[in-house]
Amino acid sequence: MSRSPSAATPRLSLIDVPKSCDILASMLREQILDGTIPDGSMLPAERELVEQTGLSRGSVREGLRILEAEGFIKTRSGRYGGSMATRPTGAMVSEQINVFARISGIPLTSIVEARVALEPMLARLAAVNRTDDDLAQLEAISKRIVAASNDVPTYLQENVNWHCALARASHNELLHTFTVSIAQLIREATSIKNMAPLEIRMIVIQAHDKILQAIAAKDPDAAERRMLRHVQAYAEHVKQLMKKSSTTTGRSKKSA
Amino acid sequence: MSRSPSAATPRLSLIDVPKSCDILASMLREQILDGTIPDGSMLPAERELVEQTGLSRGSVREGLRILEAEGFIKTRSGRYGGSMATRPTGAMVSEQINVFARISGIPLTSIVEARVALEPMLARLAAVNRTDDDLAQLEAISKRIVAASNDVPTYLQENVNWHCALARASHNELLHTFTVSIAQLIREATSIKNMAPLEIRMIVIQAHDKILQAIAAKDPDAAERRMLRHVQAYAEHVKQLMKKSSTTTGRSKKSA
DNA sequence: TTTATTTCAATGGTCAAACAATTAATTTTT
DNA sequence: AAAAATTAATTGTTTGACCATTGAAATAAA
Repeated sequence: MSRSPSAATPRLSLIDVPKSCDILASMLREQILDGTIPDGSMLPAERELVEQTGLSRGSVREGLRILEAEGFIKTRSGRYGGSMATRPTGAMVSEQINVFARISGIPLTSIVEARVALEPMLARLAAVNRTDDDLAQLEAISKRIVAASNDVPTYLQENVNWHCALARASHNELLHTFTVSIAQLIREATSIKNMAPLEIRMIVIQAHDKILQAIAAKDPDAAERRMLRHVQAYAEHVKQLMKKSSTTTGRSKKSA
Repeated sequence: MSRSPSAATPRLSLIDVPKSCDILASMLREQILDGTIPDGSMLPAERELVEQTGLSRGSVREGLRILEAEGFIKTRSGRYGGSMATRPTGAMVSEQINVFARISGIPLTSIVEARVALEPMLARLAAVNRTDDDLAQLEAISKRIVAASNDVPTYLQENVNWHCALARASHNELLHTFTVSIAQLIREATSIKNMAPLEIRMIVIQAHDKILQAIAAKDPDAAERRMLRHVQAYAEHVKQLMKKSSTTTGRSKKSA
């Protein structure tokens, strides 16, 4: 075949040829997103999708596995089973952020920077939006943190729980999702080394207490200010530790 | 069968029976995450996985589709094709955050709150970490925003680009990922209504200019302060507009 | 030698048909 | 009334075959 020599350079982007299962997944995803298939409703049975689409059952099932991995459906066996439309959950998003951060080797300093940015706003919002139940939960966790102040793993986990509960109290689901992943990432990164000596743990407990008082009093300015001090102090602490041994959250290289 | 009546309540969590493809996906995912299968390397061929696992090819393929949807592999046809281990990208995470926010009906006010929390830190970090190239890109986008100040759709898109470029200049990949989704979400929510009248557009252009000056001068305090003012003013603007017609990013109900 | 063309083989993509496993409603038995 | 067996619809899984894609290698042409 001969190309016409006078033709201008044909500016085309790369074409990603979709598989049949990709197309099916896209079509169903769209219908779930735009509400044609409402949340909680059942999709057609596999064999019905085979009929409707003209694809083989194998291709249909591959498409369903894609949607399931994306959190758009949940499939169950048995009579009256099938694929139900679901919404991707915040927990899924948090988990994916978490995996992304670990696999990309995002340094701990960057994660701490994100915390410094987010948590003061969280404290402010919690002071405004908290319910009595939110407050009660935060106080319960605070008590558990005190009780576990000599059991580092439990202390760290309850610390994560505290920050997540605070995020819940902010009643901002987006910030909550971010915070869940950040709190977990920081715990994972800090539980490797001994980054939480008793002295620090005591300071943290005091800071939490002050912040909680402001939230209880529904004083957003004080809550934000105290949280900012708290997370900045923690960031400084981390920065000091990093100077001695530079490491990332990813593969620890030559940890002496 | 009879249960022993004296037995204590058998406290068990719900058991999610995994399919064979789920198990395969989990095993391969783990090997990719822990580096046994390095990024960029090829997985065994499908038929080889069939041999190794004893599963059918259909099940193996379903497992591979799960991993592909999660961003852990990329599969190509043809001889010397196969499944290559890849890393989930920040763009994928941003997209998932975006979908989650839209489908969960996160209100615009919450998204704006997240922006108010994140962007001042972004400006601060950019002032410290920016390269000359980062600055040049930001200035180029600023020029395009000015040029498009009467073309609202282009203006809004370039605005997204500006905030994303700023996030890139911060050299914090985690915050960048968050920001990409937030910038897109705000554009989607604001481009429906006419939320950016000429007056606002001009104020935004001026604010960007001031912020950029601080970043050019590597003055983190000024950059953070000016950005805070900018996003707070924007938040106030949005709040005013929401009072008149309360709407979420999700399904707009009875938009008059 | 250099360049175009053809061939080839490994790999994913798709299909078809069958049977197993699961599960909740229904029916039967106790 | 309660327990057990039956039933039918649905997903789970396997097998085997063939098609489509792709890039290296062999071949032919210049």
